[in-house]
Amino acid sequence: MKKYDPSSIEKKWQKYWETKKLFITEDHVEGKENFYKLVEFPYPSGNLHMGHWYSYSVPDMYARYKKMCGYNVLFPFGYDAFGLPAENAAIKNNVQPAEWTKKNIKVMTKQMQSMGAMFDWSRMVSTIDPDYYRWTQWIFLQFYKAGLAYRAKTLVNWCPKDKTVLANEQVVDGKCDRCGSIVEQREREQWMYRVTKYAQQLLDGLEKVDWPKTTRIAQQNWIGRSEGVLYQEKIKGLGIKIEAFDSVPQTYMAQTFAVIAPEHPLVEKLITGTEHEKPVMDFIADIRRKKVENKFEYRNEISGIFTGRYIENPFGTGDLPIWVASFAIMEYGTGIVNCSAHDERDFAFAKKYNIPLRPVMVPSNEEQAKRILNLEECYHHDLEAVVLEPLEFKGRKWGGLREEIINFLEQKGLAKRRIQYRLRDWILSRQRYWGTPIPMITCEDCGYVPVKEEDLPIKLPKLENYLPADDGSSPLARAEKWVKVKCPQCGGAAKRETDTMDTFVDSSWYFLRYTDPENKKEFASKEAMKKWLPVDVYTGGAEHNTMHLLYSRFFIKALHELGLVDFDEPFKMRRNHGIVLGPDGQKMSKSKGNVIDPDKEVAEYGADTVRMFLAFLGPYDTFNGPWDPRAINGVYRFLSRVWMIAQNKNVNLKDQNEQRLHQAIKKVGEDIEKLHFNTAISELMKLLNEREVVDEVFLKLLAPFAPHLSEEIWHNVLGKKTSIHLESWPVYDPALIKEDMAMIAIQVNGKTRAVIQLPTESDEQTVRAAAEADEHVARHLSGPIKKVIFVKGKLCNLVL
RNA sequence: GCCCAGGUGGUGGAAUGGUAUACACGAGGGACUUAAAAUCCCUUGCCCGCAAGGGCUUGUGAGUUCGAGUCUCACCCUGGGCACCA
Repeated sequence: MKKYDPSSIEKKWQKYWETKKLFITEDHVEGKENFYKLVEFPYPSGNLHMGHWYSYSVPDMYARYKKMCGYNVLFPFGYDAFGLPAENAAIKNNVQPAEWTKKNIKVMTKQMQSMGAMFDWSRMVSTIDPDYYRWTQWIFLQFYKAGLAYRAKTLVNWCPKDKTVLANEQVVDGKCDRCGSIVEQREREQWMYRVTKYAQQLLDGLEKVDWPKTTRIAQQNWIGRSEGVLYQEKIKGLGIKIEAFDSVPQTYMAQTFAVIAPEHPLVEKLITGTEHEKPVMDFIADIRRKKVENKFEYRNEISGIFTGRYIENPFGTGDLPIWVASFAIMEYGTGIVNCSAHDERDFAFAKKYNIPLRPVMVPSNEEQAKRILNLEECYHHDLEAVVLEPLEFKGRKWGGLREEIINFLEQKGLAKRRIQYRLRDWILSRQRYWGTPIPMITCEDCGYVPVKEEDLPIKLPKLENYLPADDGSSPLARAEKWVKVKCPQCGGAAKRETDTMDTFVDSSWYFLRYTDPENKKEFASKEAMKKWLPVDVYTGGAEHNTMHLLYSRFFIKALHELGLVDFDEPFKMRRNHGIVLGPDGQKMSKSKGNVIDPDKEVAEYGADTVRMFLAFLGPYDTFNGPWDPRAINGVYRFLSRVWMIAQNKNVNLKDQNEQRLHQAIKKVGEDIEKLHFNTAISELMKLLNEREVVDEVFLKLLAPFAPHLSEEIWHNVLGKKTSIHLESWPVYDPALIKEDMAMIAIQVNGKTRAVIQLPTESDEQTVRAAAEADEHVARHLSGPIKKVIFVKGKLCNLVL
């Protein structure tokens, strides 16, 4: 008898599926509902690692299952191919980034196809294809026209190694999330996307999607909604009106000073021509220097300097001196804050500089109240604390007062209600070569002018030297011919924008393109989008919680508002997958030498075993553990047994246990729906052990997991002429599943003392009688039975 | 500091409030073999016991319940997110 030899089987069927165009997806199939299963497209690094296998081969099981369930399934693949690594690798190997990337795409596509997933390769999308990035540019223009793309000068995160700007989301612990360099702050003019316009919608939308709680909460935190007030104030002697945000207005009467951010443009107006000018400017320069060098630590830095100016008596308790303070943040609220004795930072600051404080809230504990009134402690969080001022609220408890106080302040004209978000706009300019060119032109006379839509795509020019420039200018500035253009507006001399886009822009809409990848007139036709979108299930890594997933949602909100898509959330259901670590429990990396090469594993065990083993490791959405090189044998043994039993032609036997089979159909299907592939596979293992039968139904249940092996047996043992992957998922008979006999646990005082087999429908009397007759039970019945808990078909608990 | 998620055998893990440890790996023993691999069979949470049997066990401690891995509270630990955001 032939041994199970996946290498001879798998290639054959992959070819068969390809020639039969089995997985080419039509937009519409009569009588079938469409289903869009999306996986995150990879960066074409040139080599397929185990993470790719985990990301793609396991969701493939889900896609195949859905297809068998009668859906017309779209399961596309593509490449997120712009980005830094291509430049670095190209420099190293002395080739053009385009060449390097295209070669990688070829190699990786071959490797991907060896996986045997049901990707529709005819719909492949690549972000570096001018037919793709033409639409990335087109969308930019629409956003520009709608005021959603704008230019602004800000302090930006600057990576000194990659020599480019980073988005806030790309800075982790003050370091570049790609290369780990300490990020500096630089002032630059950049193109921005107005994400903040959708802050509330991005928050609201989270309520109606089926996403992991962790992701939803991460986004909520990132958006950071805060309710409060804006105080309406005046600067004494200058007549300048200002506003200050406060999310805890209940303690407004305690406010005795104000702080302003060092970067605030108003500072200059406050101090110019006064004795404070020099010391304040010195202070600000010092802070800035620390920030640029990234030596500024908010935690340890409590410093400030008086500006000599005051906010004019806002609450009838006197003027508030204005200090420039290290902890004041320019980017949040108005950059000016009223400070009080009931905030930890404010309190520490006032103590350091001997600024007077006036507590207006005390707890019921007298000792503590004393400490607060003596300014020995800052008191804040106890909802039971009692308010002393304003007098209208004297004696009231602090908790629950917020709304009343806000209304009170509004009536007095002191403040306006305000909702503040922490979310910042998205800086999309990058000073790098290998990215989508930003389709803008600068004209000396007209300023920034958008490229005409008919001139798209603005193709990335070939550059001999595409290295980043030391001065931070974009490499594209060197493409002089390319840069020089006529102004689309006045026809005068003008220059192209030489920055390229953050690659997250490319990946914010790729799932739209899959629905209509060849379209030359639109990024995707409305009809195609209507058929497929929004995405039904999206799986990917948790690292995208606040980046890719938020950016994509922003794109859809904006496109929706512009009437370009008719849905406002891109992904109905999202599941993050876990991580497969190296055998040593560490993240796989070449330097640690703990990398498991999937190609090697496939050569040894076959693709079916590798994908099934990955799925068997644990629940797909929570697994986070090591690859156990020994354990893969278990799955291989299982598939070998399937093969052996099939070869024995033990396939047409009348199955003596129809019931067991139907239970398995139910269990396997339900588990796949939950992405609990591990328990689905264990059910198949049990089923095989119990029945030792490989028949049609068993093969269909196995098909999503081991598509090659099941196809082989389907044809060459069962003699079928068409693919098993065109078959329908078996349907179980609910009536058949019910067990006639049940193992009933007999407990005495809640401890199981015996298990008795009885008809499932047995009533309490019957079970109790059987229980009391059992010697193991009787031994523990030392007294009269006071109470009996009876659960039909399950349990009988005798309570003494 | 705040907010999530999690903590079950030697390992990955399984359990609608109802027989904890399914399935798999590993380990031990046996069969086959000149031998090994492969395969097959048996054992395998811990403790006492020759056995029958009994006791203990889901991070720790309490609670609710006839009954808790599952619910509640407090604490410890691990992983993740946010963080002078006023």
